[in-house]
Amino acid sequence: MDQSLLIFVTVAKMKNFSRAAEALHMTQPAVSLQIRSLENKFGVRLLERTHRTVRLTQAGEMLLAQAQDILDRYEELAAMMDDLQQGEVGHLAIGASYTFGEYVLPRILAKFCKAYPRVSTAISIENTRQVAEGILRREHDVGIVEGELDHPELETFPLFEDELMVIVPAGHPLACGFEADPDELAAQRWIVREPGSGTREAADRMFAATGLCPSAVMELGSTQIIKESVEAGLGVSLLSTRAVAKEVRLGILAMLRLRGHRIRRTFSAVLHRYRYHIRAVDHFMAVLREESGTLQGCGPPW
Amino acid sequence: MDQSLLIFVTVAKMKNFSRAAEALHMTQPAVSLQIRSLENKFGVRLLERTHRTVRLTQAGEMLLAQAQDILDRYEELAAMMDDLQQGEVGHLAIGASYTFGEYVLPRILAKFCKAYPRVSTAISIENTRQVAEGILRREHDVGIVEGELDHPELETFPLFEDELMVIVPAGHPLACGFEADPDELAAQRWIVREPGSGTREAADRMFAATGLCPSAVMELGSTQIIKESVEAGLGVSLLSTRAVAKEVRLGILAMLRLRGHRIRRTFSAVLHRYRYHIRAVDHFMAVLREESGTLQGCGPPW
DNA sequence: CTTATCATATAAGCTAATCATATGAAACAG
DNA sequence: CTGTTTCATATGATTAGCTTATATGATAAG
Repeated sequence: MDQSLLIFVTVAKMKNFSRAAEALHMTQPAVSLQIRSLENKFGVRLLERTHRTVRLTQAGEMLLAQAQDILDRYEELAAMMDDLQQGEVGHLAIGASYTFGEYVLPRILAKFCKAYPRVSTAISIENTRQVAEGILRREHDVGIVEGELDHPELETFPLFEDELMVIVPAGHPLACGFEADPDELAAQRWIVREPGSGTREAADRMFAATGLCPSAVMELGSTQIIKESVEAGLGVSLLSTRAVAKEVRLGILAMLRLRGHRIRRTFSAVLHRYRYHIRAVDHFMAVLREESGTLQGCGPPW
Repeated sequence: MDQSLLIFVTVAKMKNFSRAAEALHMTQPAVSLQIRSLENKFGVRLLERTHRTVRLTQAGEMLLAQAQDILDRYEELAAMMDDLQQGEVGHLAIGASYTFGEYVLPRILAKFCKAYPRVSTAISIENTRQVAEGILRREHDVGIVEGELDHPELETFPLFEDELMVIVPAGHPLACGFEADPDELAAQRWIVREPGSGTREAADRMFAATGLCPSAVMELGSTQIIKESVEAGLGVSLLSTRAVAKEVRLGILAMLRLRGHRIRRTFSAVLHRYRYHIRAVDHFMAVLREESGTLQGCGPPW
């Protein structure tokens, strides 16, 4: 901050060097020197020191207006930086995987936005791989993905577990039970997500683990489309229980475990390991962790 | 000026500490220190120093915008002060006596305004006494009065001489000659200005000097009204030759010398002796003096 | 006319901020 | 592995800015 302007403005307001000095917690000669150095710098008289009062010259009047303005902007700047330092303000670019972004994030985000209304947010819903790339490219401040990422520049923070189950339409022959045998499932038409998706990866792992080799596979790029398609009887799928909670409650879809298997994965927050992040990121992470606790036990309704 | 902001902005633009230092004619460590002190002051990282390039953090972006703005305002301020220092800009409150203000000042002012278009002016037309008071009260920067003022806080600069002559209407018996005898004038109805006016003072001095004691005297508060009144045959008056030049050329009024007398007075510029005055005042005084030379010889047309 | 009082200016010495020089450390490129 | 680039750190020097002490100047009071 430019001290001399503040000193000048104070003197101009108080019309008295000594009292201005007092207000500024300095001595009167220091004020005199500062004023004079300003006058010398601009080559203009700023104050007319007549006996017992100080009067502004025309130059002084002009300087006062401008100096006030500049000092106000310093105030503003300091407030801005302080807010930012406290994480009360800023912009958070969040990259989230489909399942988390569409079915979990909204409620977490609502909490965060309520607590930090002056932090603006931008959500990108992408698959796991894209989120990781976005963070490495510094397009996102935080990411949330399924599973852990193994990259030296990325740091992952496991949040909570998610279970995936086989989804079938309400009237389906398998819909009556809680579990299904692999060979029962092999005969189904399968619907899966695109490669790069965490949900797809989970499906692939399940197929590999059980030796399942479904005859018919359809690939769709969004969880919502898959749900609608399963409802419409186009096939069965493996989805996060969180993604189909509503449909199950409504009796539109049913979910089954694969006998002898529990297909689980962990949602993790991801940060760039070396990049400086603003304080608001810490606050967001705190809200994430806090909400993870309440979501921990969320599983199938039985 | 706040050096650290300038340094930050330079680094932010160049994205390189060393080159910024070069541009600012300082060494690289000095730049590093300044940036760090800014970061400490705000408690926020401003620049991410990755190898071979410098990237702005969010705080840095915000600071950059605000700092740019503040620096621009400093520029503006410096330019303003410089203009003022050079007398190119400012405001000039001019107090002028009636005769000078109405009949001489306009052309001088035109010259001045052409030379210094960014200096604004305010003209107060008052009588000599009021001009002096206005300057003492610091309401005027410059005054122009008739005669010299004797006040310790006022400094007068004689400009040029002015002659006053007796004004009669065109058809008047005295209008045929160039001179008039005091006793011829004593019989006339006289019109004079109000007390406090330099023109009135000149008339009073003439009456005293010649022993003239006019029987009928009318007092009017403006030269223009007096001219119109003389034209209308209401009486005769004593006015500056400059105030009636047009009317004489048109043959509407005639002017006469009082035999054996030349009634002269000097127009003077007046400044407050102790008050600081802006540079534009000097320029105005220069124009005044310059124009005074060309006006010096202006007298009656014979 | 002298003295007291108030307000700013000046002088001298000290402190602390700021700078430059020299050097170190990290990250690449060849 | 070595040279180069670039920022960080350490240290001594410079200087700007502050304080204390005192002067000056203008008015008010005795």
